[in-house]
Amino acid sequence: MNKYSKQTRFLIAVDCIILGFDGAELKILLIKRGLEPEQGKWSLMGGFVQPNEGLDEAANRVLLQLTGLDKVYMEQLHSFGEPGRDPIERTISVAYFTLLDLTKYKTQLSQEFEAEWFLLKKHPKLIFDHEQMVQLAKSKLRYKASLHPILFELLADKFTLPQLQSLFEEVYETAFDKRNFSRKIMSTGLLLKLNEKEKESSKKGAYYYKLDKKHYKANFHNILRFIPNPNELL
Amino acid sequence: MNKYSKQTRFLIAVDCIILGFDGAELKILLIKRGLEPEQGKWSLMGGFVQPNEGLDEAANRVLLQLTGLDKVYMEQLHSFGEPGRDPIERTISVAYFTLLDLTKYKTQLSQEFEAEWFLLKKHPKLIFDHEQMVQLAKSKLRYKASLHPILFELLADKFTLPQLQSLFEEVYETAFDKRNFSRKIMSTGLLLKLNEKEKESSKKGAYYYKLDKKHYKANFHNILRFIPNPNELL
DNA sequence: ACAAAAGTGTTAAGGCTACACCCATGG
DNA sequence: CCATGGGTGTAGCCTTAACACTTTTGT
Repeated sequence: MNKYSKQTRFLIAVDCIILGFDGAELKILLIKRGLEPEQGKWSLMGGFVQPNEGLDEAANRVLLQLTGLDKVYMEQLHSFGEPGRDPIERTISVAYFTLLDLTKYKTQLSQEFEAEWFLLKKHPKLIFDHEQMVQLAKSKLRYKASLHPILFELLADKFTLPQLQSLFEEVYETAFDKRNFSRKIMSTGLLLKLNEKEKESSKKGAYYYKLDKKHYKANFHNILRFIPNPNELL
Repeated sequence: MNKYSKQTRFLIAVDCIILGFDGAELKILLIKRGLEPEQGKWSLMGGFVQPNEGLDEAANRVLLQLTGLDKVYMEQLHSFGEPGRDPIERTISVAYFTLLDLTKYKTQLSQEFEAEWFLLKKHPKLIFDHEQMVQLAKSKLRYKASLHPILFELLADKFTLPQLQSLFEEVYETAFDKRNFSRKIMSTGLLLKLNEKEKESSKKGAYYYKLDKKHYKANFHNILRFIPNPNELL
């Protein structure tokens, strides 16, 4: 059969907003762009979609190239297609966002791309419309984290309640009451208490917890209320 | 400057999931596909993105062509790019979904496309991955409507509480208690009571309400709780 | 023994659900 | 006058937010 012959074809890229938590701060992974235009400027990691790969597949490939990581949390965010967004040639970009535990993977970064982790709150200017993508990812993260247990994707397999709370506080740039916080978290039934304490950051030590994976997967899409007054914080 | 010369270009389409409410039932607008492959089969309305238009723009153009309507509620849903999704040539499709008041626009449909409104619950088989798009739109609609006043986009400027409740019941395929429903709706402060009754569907007549537009726009993104037990219904 | 962080309980207020009766009107 | 759908109130329960003291242990 014929192709749709009269139509114009476009480049399709995927761009990844890669966020990581190191136990204290939320960070974003950026690369120094290797091609013109804007060579040497900071940019999201991205790449062109290849003839035989799907969009999710392309995003996973790009992530793997950069971080050596596979099977981390990733979801499609939004597609950007303003005609002028890439000045060289019109490119439609499908943005993905990725959450990972930064403590584990810090050192595995590919040298090839001159990648660097920046504080999400204070990162360099980005090329094209990447800043808009990052803003959208931030607001989506806050929105989703207020309703679903998505932030666990940023933590190690075992973690303490204080660590979890710091993460929430970092994401929402605010402080929560630890009594209410722990009650709310525990009431979800998502956490299993381990018989082991983290003793680095305090004398008393804080119990480790891990996710109840089955419960987590089964209830991930349920609407919970992790955040006291979400509308003030989103 | 040079183009990104070694990369493959692809067709980009937009496909619109157009939902309407006629006061009683939720419907979806489908067209008989005009081109091969699958000519004559039912399909979402779509079209190829043109060289100088953005994605949103393309979606609006497609919607305008089909319905004569402009400025109705529309948002980007998701992009679909599996290599085999269109058997003729690889096409990435950006799906949009649209909500409109069906009572107003029923008759303005373009003849050119042989469009028809179907019950959302019971529509014909669709080509390609359009069924998947419709399913995603349905679940997104339920999700979003449980948290945001999005369903008002499906109603006329003035409407009665019973009409609004029917709409919610249609969307969630369940029944709600009218006392709790009206209390919840009214407590949002989104509605203004008019001094006028709808007398078609009852002897007593039901008061018309309209949206408080300012309040609506300002609070649209706030998280509300329209639905009693959303997790059972999503 | 003290400093530093972890862990835990209570109360009061507001929100939620379940539930049943009266109202207005057209026929 | 009665059938039909519209409109409203309350009581009990649960959830939430606000709030402060005790525990552990390394130094």
